[in-house]
Amino acid sequence: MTEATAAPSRARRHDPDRRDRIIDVTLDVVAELGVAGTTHRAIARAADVPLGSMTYHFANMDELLGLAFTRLANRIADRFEDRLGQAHNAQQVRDAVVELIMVDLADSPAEIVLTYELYTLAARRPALRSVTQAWMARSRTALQHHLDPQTARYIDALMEGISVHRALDPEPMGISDVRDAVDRVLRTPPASTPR
Amino acid sequence: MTEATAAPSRARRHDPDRRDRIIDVTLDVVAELGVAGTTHRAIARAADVPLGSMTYHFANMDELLGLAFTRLANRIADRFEDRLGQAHNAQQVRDAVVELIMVDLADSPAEIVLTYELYTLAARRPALRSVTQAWMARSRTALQHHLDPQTARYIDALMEGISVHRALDPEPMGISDVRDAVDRVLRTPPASTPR
Amino acid sequence: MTEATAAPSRARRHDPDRRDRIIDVTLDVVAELGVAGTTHRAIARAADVPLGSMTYHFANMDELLGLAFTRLANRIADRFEDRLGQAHNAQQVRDAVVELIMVDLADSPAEIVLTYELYTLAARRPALRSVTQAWMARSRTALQHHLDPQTARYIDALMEGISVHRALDPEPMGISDVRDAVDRVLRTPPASTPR
Amino acid sequence: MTEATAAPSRARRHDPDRRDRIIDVTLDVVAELGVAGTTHRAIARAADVPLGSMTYHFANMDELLGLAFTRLANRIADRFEDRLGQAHNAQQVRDAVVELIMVDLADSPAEIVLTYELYTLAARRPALRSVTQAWMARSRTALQHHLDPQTARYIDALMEGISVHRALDPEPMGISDVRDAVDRVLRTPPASTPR
DNA sequence: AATGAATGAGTATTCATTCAT
DNA sequence: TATGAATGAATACTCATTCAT
Repeated sequence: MTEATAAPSRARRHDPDRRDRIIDVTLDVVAELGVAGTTHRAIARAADVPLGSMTYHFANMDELLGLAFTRLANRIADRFEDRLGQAHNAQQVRDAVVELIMVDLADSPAEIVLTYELYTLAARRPALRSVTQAWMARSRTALQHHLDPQTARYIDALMEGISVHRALDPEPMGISDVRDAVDRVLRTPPASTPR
Repeated sequence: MTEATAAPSRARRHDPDRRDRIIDVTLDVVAELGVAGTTHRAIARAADVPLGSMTYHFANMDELLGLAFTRLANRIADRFEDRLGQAHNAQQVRDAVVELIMVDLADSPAEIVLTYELYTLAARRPALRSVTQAWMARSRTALQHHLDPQTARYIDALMEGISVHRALDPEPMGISDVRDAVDRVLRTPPASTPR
Repeated sequence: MTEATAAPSRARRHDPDRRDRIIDVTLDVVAELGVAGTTHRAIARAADVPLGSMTYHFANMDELLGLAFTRLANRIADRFEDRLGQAHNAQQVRDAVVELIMVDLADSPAEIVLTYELYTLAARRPALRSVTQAWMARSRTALQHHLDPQTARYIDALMEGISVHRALDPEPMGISDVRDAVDRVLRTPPASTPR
Repeated sequence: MTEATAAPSRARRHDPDRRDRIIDVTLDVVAELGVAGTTHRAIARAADVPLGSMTYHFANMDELLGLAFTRLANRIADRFEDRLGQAHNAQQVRDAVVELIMVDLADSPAEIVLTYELYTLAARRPALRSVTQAWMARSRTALQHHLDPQTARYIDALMEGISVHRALDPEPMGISDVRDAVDRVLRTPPASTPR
């Protein structure tokens, strides 16, 4: 009876972590409809909360988008650090970079799109620019644990470029090409018996 | 006498390249306000044409954005081909690539932003995806006149990534770093007297 | 057929002086509901125009209220000047003042209320303060055609005060009292056989 | 020890005159934002009480406004009676009236504005009309301790009118003019050496 | 007794698009 | 052919009030 039988949308007075849930759902909605199509209504529907709840918890749309994108950036940066933190030699670093491109980003094309939504938005909202910059700083720091600063930057840029093109390209680059490109930037000599 | 010596804003009868002008102005407006902030009204005001003129010349906003972004992509691709077409040896190709990153894109940050806007929009409008793909194809073909297909792809991706990061980074990569990164992807051996 | 049989609210595409009508109706609505209760919706309903028409013609509520109150002030000032313009001796001036208090203002208690709505609003909207000041200037000028500046001011203030109290008072001042009060400010000696 | 030495804003258990304080603060808020801009939230913030406290202590906004305006009216009427109660001859009555106009009202322009707000509101809320009427009755009674009923009324109206115009006028009436106007209504003969 | 989260009805405003002129 | 007025659907946001805790 007190077992809280998952109330069905109506009458949801007590709902802690609602605020939290809304932030998560916001990312889903942005991924699906784009920032342009993201409205309080759409988010409220997706989060199953009344419309008034939106502006009760968040002063305005910008604040909510800022929180959501911060969460996105942190989530990606976390994975980035995880993956790189497990590498202990040059070979493993190379593989970690390749996997980050091929798996983590590519697997959820939604995330690449979200990334571009963020860049686009940040171009016009100074508040979001700190999000992109903090993110970039984290990525670069993680790379610098294994690479000299220059190389870290180049790899970072290459990852960005490959990811984007993989998303736009009808015939995206395969893993061996990615590995090859990364090796070049790392100045790893080409394998003696290539292919 | 009544021949109207360049009427000032009011009564602009006979305005043959109005349609054309609107398309150009659309890009300016998008650069300034983003796709999200771009409205018929804003464009009409910027182009100094009556509001009714907008839907008279273009069925709807999507068509207009499609035309505008096509023009943007072609403009950038033209410059890309120009610059690369003037290169006649490996050294010049390398320099052309570096200049494209440092000058052509970097000089008009508006264009970088427009590029984001295009990618973001294309993610959701299939009609625009052909624009990005045609553009990518042109770039890659231009590079393949000088480089093998793989290298062409890698360079293309690297250019993309560096450009984006240059736009986001408060301390953007300098020209020597860009040159170094490009050299690595081209497998050009490092200069004997480094730095 | 072309006789334009007074369309019944629906389909009213051609409607010149709609803008004008809305301004008039706004005063009616403010009189009925107060500025606080005046909404775009209420005005649109009263003027029989679609909601979108409101902000098409007026940038925002403030602009509309400003136009409406300007019209109110001018309307009252016109009557004021009219009435005083027809007076040609001291006696007639006295009577004109009394009539202005008793008839013009008192007859439409709505107007007194509107006046207070205006004062209240002007206290917080600098734009409206010029309306009240222009109005006051017109009234005073009209009085100065017959009276010295001091007396004009006193009469103006007395009219204001009596009007307000007449509106608030459950047993408002009668005409002979008003006449008496006006006479005192004009320093007209009391009639030898009073009452 | 846990006895909480004057907790700062948070956790304000035992706050006996909270209700009273809210009423006072309400007047401040109305003076600053107008009745239109006065919300439970704004008052709660200004009074440093939780939002829920508002409707806990007052059934609704109307009740609160009624209490606040009653307090305002009483405060002003108290001063009115005080000042007049100290007058013991015609000269002192005249001076008291002038001072009431020049000092008591003029010194706190907030109060004049609040007065407008009250009149405006009372025009539509019968409940408040008793407030204005009780106030008017007190003023008039105070004046009648010194003046005949008619004169009392005239003076009351004149005070009202001068006060309002002083608030609206960019070049408000000076004290000698006010004295002159009051003298006329009192039928005090002009001083033999005028000005 | 007191509170802060919750809610739904309401507000101004924006805008693509339609259409009579 | 070209336009500006017109419109209605949609948006962000506000807020008095309710209510579980």
